[in-house]
Amino acid sequence: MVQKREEAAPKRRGRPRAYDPDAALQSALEAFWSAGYSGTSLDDIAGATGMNRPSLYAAFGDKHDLYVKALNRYWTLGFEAMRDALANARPVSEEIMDVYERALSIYFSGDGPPRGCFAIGTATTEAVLHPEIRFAFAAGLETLDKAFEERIRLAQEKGEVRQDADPEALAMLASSTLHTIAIRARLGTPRAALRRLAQKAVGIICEGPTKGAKR
Amino acid sequence: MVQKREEAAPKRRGRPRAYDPDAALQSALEAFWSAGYSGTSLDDIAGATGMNRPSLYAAFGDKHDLYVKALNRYWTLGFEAMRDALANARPVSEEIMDVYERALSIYFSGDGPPRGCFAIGTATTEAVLHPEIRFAFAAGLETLDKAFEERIRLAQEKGEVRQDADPEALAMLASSTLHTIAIRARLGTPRAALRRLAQKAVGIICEGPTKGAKR
DNA sequence: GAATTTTTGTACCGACCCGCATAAATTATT
DNA sequence: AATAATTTATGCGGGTCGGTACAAAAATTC
Repeated sequence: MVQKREEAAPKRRGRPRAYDPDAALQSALEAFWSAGYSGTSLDDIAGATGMNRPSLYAAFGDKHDLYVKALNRYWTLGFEAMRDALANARPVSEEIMDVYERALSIYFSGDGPPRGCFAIGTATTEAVLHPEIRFAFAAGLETLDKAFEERIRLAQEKGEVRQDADPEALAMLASSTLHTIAIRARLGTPRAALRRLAQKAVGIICEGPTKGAKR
Repeated sequence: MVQKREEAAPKRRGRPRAYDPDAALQSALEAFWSAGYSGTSLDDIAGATGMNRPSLYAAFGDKHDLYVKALNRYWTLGFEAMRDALANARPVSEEIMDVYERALSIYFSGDGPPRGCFAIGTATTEAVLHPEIRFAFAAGLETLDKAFEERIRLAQEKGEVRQDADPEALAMLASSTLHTIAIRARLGTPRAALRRLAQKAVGIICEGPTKGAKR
């Protein structure tokens, strides 16, 4: 563990805060996840976090700031999951499938109905009118694209993927599969069906459409 | 032309309406397209259509009804474009690419910044809390899936697609490509880049990843 | 213990929201 | 011309929204 620079005894001066900022941000994220940015009121978030509006404002800024922070948190967690799955320690097909399995765990998390991907499910709508959200979203997508592409390139060097295939094209295929799963999960498609969809995509990426038919 | 059963002289009784219902619904759709369902007020829609709120209510019902009608209109227009593109009169690769070109024309329509797909860009958010929107959305996606699959099956019979390929898997690939384009268009990815992405996907669908690399 | 600092909780503000009640306007029918 | 039918237009009313002012609470420092 890195030296925890301050936490042991910072001796903050005033009244201690009654919430954990990290847990509160996660709760806010969960609130936005179901109803989206415009559909979630600050009262909803106050209820979800247990904080009141002035504390929310002091901790995270206004509603827009809070949403952007939640979005960045979501991406960060997603990047970590992606990095862990694509560690280049197992066969590509297995690792890419692991990405989809982890994604499904996220998309089907929570108590209520499946909410799919937080970014695709809520940030897509806001992207047109809010440049900050648009840029954060686009940057996140590109990071995932690059991660897929890099991993596929390594696999190609090891002979797991055909030499004459285009890694960028296969990476786009991998990303688009993730996107369609993200959307369909929010529309109620059963998890098992999405898993089969992912398996077929992995088959095409790693073997070409020929072998994909054996199902 | 079919006999216009009533339009010539229906002789409606009261004050004639000052708007064209079809054009008004399209204007409402455009208004929702940028800001989403929750982010668009009825005043915004009144401004876009030139109608006032009571007239809107009389014509389309409440806000939720209006949005669902706009969504159904969008899907209907999309189905027609899909049907025209996949007429089974040209090579598959050409027809599928035509689907993407038509989609891009829709995603980049309007005066302001690109808005991507109306359904994916706005209905995805509402799908969790509004079952009616969720069902309409899911039904639309499935219709597109089936259209792709049927066309690919025909191509396979003609020998344009490998006999051992899985049409359902290739259709999913075609749909997921459409979805990723829909998302990326709303995030600001240039139209030319999305066209290249589509071409690569078509290459994989119709030839396998091998030939896709010639780029 | 008094002063200082920080957070909490209540409550308020103006703005906006959606739906509708009601009256004016415009047409066909009698 | 009078009546009926339908749409338009104004505006109200209850509710919610996001942001903040202000005082009470809870900790440290002097």
